[in-house]
Amino acid sequence: MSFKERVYKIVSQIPTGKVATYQLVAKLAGSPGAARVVGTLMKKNPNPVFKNLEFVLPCHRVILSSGRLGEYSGGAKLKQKLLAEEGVKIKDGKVEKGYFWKKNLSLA
DNA sequence: CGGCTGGCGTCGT
DNA sequence: TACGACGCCAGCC
Repeated sequence: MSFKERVYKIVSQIPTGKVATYQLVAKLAGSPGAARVVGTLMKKNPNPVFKNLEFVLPCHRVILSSGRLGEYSGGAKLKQKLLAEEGVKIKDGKVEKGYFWKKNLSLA
C-alpha cells in the first residue's frame, strides 16, 4: 500500500466535527516530513464528495499545524463554512483546541 | 513578526 | 529517465 493510499484511508477516518493536521496525517501515514505531500494528495483526491450522507474523503477537515485552515480546492471560504456547519468553532482564523482529532479517540 | 530554504511522495510533461 | 509543481512544516536569520 502506497503512501497516498494510507493518507486517504486515514483522512477518511476523521470524524465529523473534528479536524486533523497535514503534519499528523503525514506522520500516521509513515512519512513525518511529507506534510506537503498530504496537501498535494488532497487536491488530487478521488472522492471529495458525499456518499451515504458522509464525505468519503473529507479533505476540508485537514488543516495547518498552526490551527489555521490552509488552502482548499473549493476555496478557503468554503472550507471554513463546511467546518462551521459540522460544529467546529474557529476563532481568529484558528480552530479552537478540543476539535483536534486524536487517532486513539477515533475508535470511540 | 516576515522571508527564505530544504525535504517530503505522486503525477504529468 | 528527469524535472518541477503542489491545499505544508520547522528551522534559521
